[in-house]
Amino acid sequence: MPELPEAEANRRRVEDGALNRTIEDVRLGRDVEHVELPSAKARQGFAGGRFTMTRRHGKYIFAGSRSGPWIAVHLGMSGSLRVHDGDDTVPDHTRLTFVFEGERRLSYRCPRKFGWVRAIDDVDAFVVQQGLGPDAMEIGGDAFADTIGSSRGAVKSALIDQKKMAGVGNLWSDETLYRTGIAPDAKGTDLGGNRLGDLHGAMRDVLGGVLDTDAQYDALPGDWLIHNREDGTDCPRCGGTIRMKKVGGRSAYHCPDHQH
DNA sequence: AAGATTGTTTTCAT
DNA sequence: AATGAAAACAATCT
Repeated sequence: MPELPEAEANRRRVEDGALNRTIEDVRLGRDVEHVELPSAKARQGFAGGRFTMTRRHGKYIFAGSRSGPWIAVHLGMSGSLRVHDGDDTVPDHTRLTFVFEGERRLSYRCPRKFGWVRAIDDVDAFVVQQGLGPDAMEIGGDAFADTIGSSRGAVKSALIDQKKMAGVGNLWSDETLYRTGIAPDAKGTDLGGNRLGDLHGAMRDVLGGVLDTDAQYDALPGDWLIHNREDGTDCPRCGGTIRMKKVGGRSAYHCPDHQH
């Protein structure tokens, strides 16, 4: 489930394999009728140019250049960007492919079609237009405490709200709360400065930890909630029992024995 | 076969 | 009035 760390892992693949190569063609993949992708005209606008830089804000990935158009990519729940060469097999569920000079390609794949790719001119304007809050890895402790601590609803819902702060989704909000010992349905306004500080630190540790593995979950420590997201499982932290409950319409896995 | 996942939109409530 | 909760929606896979 692509959240900030997964988006960042995808951005790195683009950064490492798809920059500074002339774009020869931008091709649609299969079963594309329900996927939002750049128009033929917009696709044509990339031909002859190059991607020279990438950016990321929250769960959104961008690639472009100083003068040309950019792509804005949202991975939805199952999308990914892959770099491959022309003689490699085309990845499954490829919806859009940038063909570079030589054999190199960049493919956007999206099995469940919840994601999209748009052509945009200005990343900063796009971020504003989407109403995104500050990136979760960039937001400072004070701003974090202000935003989350003033939220009257469930703290989990606040963490996930992309308008308050961009990048955290269901998985890593649970992991952050689990580590901090705060219940997902605790009210933001009930958290004191200390707990908000702890929460901010835990969020950074969780997101940073996943980033360090390039979002390879197997490489994460065994006592993380990610490996124990099942109702009734023993809690590896305190010996309690992991439970699932709906919070803000989402599945919140947590340990009621050590999260209050 | 129902449930899970994403964000958006709409409706209702505090 | 404004914030937020909850539900519906989209598509597909397990």
